[in-house]
Amino acid sequence: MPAQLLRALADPTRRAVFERIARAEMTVSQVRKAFAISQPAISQHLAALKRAGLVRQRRQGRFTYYRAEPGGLQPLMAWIARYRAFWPERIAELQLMLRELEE
Amino acid sequence: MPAQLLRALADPTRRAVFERIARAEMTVSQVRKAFAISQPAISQHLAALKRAGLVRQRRQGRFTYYRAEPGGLQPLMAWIARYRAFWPERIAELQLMLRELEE
DNA sequence: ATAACATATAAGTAAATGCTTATATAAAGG
DNA sequence: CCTTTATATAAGCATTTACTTATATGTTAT
Repeated sequence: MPAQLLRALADPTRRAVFERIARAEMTVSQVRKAFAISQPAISQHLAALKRAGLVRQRRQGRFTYYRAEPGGLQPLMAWIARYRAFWPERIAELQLMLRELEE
Repeated sequence: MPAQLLRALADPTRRAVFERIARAEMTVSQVRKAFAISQPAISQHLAALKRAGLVRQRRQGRFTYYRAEPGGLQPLMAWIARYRAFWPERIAELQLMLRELEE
């Protein structure tokens, strides 16, 4: 039941914030530079992502470093997986992806 | 970029509607019985699911049968998969799930 | 034909949401 | 100290959203 998770990911800006800090740990100000919205807006998005378990935060002096916690996507992955039985033709594809990753 | 998809899934009621018709094809009225909301509300949820590619509809006389299209989840699956590189400890788990399915 | 039924669409509304500006909190530097 | 910098929180606002009731559309049955 990934309720809060899906709501967190539903907003495009918030999703973009997540994608950004997934590439590299960043401070709030650094995230802000990538977007055309105010610092509070960024902080609010980060708070929402944190509540959803998608983000971790680390305080260092007056800076707060945020990094993505992709493991927070796991409940969503599991939810989707419940439907994999209905689309067997996709499974080969998925397995292929996994195999590629292993190399 | 599963924008419409994630917005469609973000609402708990709509997600429950999807889950319901994933179990079996149903008419609008049959879906309605499972929820404490009006028929128009159900129709609106179904329309949203359809726009997201999560649902198919088949007209038969005055009935409209809806069934889930779990393949519509694929873009979301693919989006999540982009982050699998960051959580290698989950992969074994996922592979296990897939193997179980094969049996 | 007309009534009953199944669904969709329209219009209105209350609540949620994503932003803003203003302010609080806290750390660092002069 | 006092100012600057980094972030969070508060309050307000406009838009979106998930519902409602009312109505339109289309189909079956009498």
